[in-house]
Amino acid sequence: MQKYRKIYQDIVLKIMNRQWQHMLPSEHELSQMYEASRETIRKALALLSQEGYIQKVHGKGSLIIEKQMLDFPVSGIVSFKEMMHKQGIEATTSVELLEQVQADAYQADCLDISVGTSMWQLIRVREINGEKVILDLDYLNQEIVEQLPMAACQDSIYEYLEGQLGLGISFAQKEITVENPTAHDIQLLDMEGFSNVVVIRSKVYLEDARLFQFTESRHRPDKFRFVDFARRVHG
Amino acid sequence: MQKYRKIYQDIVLKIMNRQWQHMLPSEHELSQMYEASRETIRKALALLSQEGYIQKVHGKGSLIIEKQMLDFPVSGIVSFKEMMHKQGIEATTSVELLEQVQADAYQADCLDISVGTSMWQLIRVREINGEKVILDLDYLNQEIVEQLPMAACQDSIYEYLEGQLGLGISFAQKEITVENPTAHDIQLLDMEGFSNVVVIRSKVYLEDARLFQFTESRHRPDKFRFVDFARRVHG
DNA sequence: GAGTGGTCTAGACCACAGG
DNA sequence: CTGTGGTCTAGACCACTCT
Repeated sequence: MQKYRKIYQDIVLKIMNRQWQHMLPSEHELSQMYEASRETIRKALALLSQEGYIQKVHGKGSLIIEKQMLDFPVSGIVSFKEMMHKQGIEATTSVELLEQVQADAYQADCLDISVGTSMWQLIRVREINGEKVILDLDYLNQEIVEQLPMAACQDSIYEYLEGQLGLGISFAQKEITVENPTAHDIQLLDMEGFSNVVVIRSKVYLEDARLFQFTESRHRPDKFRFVDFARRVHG
Repeated sequence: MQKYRKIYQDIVLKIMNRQWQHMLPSEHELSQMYEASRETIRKALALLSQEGYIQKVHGKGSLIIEKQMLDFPVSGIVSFKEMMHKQGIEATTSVELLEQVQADAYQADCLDISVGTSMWQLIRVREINGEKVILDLDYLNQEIVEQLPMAACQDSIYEYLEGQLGLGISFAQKEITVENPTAHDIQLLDMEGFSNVVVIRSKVYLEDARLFQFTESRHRPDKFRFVDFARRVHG
């Protein structure tokens, strides 16, 4: 682990534990505390700022931002299992379909591959508190993910990809819209008369910038909440 | 303007103009081209990576990411006027209400102020292609924003705050949910039989970390689309 | 003026990719 | 092996805040 990451994690802990209440020590003090150069401290602080832990003020110091507790963050790239675990929510996943198919025109477009290329198609239903509220449709490039065991789909695909296959998941482009439910949604989800679904479509990339997954996640609207932290870009 | 920001902007231009197609020159070459140290180049590249323009690959170089065109990005902190201008969309804003009130319990909670403190209350309707599709409810802390002219509300509040008052807008915490329309929504928007609204609630902060604005932006679902770029956080 | 963060530099060493 | 990015350093100068 790099030095500035260790420092970052240690500072996060100290903020969480309220060891520092309103403000961090100065960069000069931190660089002495952690026996690191000021630039290294500043790398750690840049991370903290990016993640919304602190706000730096020129001439004053680094103010600690009170983070609101997050109920259902879709921000960032987090697997369903990781999210449920963080929130301490009881949830189960049932795999409706797992098969190897040749990409049709739409699927090929989603994964940036040629029509007819082999890919995995996966359909899963997420159940929270006994209600089926999320439908996940996944396509995975089989040139990158050769094997996809049923066990990984029921547990956590990302854990399998990162842990077993050693793939590094890096970034995603995602889009959120509100749409009418399809017959598929009505068949597989407990719609309870709701007349819309929230659809999150994501393209997920590896560290070498290869696109390996396309996901369409369809949520019953009452069970959807997205929380974000954003910084203003000037100029 | 700082050196690394100039370099960042110049590289963005070169990517947009397709002067560099798949990969950036190496950091060493860039540092010679721009007559800057490697660390300064790396600051510019860090910005590019953060904004989703490039993906750095150890030992190889910086790959250019094809950015999908954005239809309606709510990501980041962008004023309605800025967003419409970027997309080249015809839109008008009508101010339904602009008044100075004492905060009630709910409003005080939204703005982290005491009940009874003076604040601005603002209601605006956004019309796109002749349809009223967005309802914006704003509360602004009057201790920070003393005057709020009608002209600024019809044009762009952020332009007024940053340009006229010299306030620096820095970051926001936002939340997106899907809810049932209120009587207010039905009265002021062209709901066309849609049975849900998308609600974006934001707390917006200044560079000194003071909360100055709470916004509730209510969208007709067919006119809503959120596009995001996210990086995976490991550990 | 003293203390703070913001920027920039030149150089060093390491880890990874590819021929 | 060479070239690439990733990390870390020590020092310099500037701009801002507060007293």
